[in-house]
Amino acid sequence: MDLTRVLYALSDPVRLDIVRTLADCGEATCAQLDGGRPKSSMSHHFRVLREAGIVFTRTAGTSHVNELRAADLEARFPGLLNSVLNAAADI
Amino acid sequence: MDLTRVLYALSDPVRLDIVRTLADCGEATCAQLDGGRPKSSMSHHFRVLREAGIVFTRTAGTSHVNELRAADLEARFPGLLNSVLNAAADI
DNA sequence: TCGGTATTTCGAATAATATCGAACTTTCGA
DNA sequence: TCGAAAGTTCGATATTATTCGAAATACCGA
Repeated sequence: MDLTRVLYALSDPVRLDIVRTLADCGEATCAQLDGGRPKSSMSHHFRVLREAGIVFTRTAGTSHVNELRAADLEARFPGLLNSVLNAAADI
Repeated sequence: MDLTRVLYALSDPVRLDIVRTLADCGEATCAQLDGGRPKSSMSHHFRVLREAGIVFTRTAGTSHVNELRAADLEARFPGLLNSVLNAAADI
């Protein structure tokens, strides 16, 4: 996990929204998280989040269920995710 | 101050290094912060940091002295800067 | 006021990113 | 086994960033 990569992944409104929703819901499929956006666009954003180590995706049938790697993030970058989530709540 | 903009500004290694150095030094001129990089490149990075609201630049003679807007950041995004600085220290 | 120092702005080349349609893969139900 | 559903990958395009040299600006000291 690289800090600049994590920060970059979080610096996009679509991805930040995904992260915020996951923090609320616990987990969600890709389809539940697209805001009407094309699947290929969402797939790109999920990949960026996965490669940054921010989300974990597990396959469940034909769906892919995403969850936030909150504990891993907290261990690696203490306080970072929470400060981003709290900040995001204001906006 | 916009969260995605702040995160984006911090997601670059050169800029993160500037921020970390400023957090240590308190303040520094542009020349003190270039790591041998061209001035025009540094000027670009300072502008990104300024426009994100992360640093404040004041003119002192021919030098421009930069300081971290730590208090403003803390007020707007509590905990964010510290978590980034602590994380950066590990890397 | 002339020259030097510090930094910004401009311009152009290169590289990354975002976006989205179309085609592909996998999985499951009928 | 056929087809629909859910995502991914591919490919193209458009936008945006990074980089850096060169020229411009601002300030001060001699």
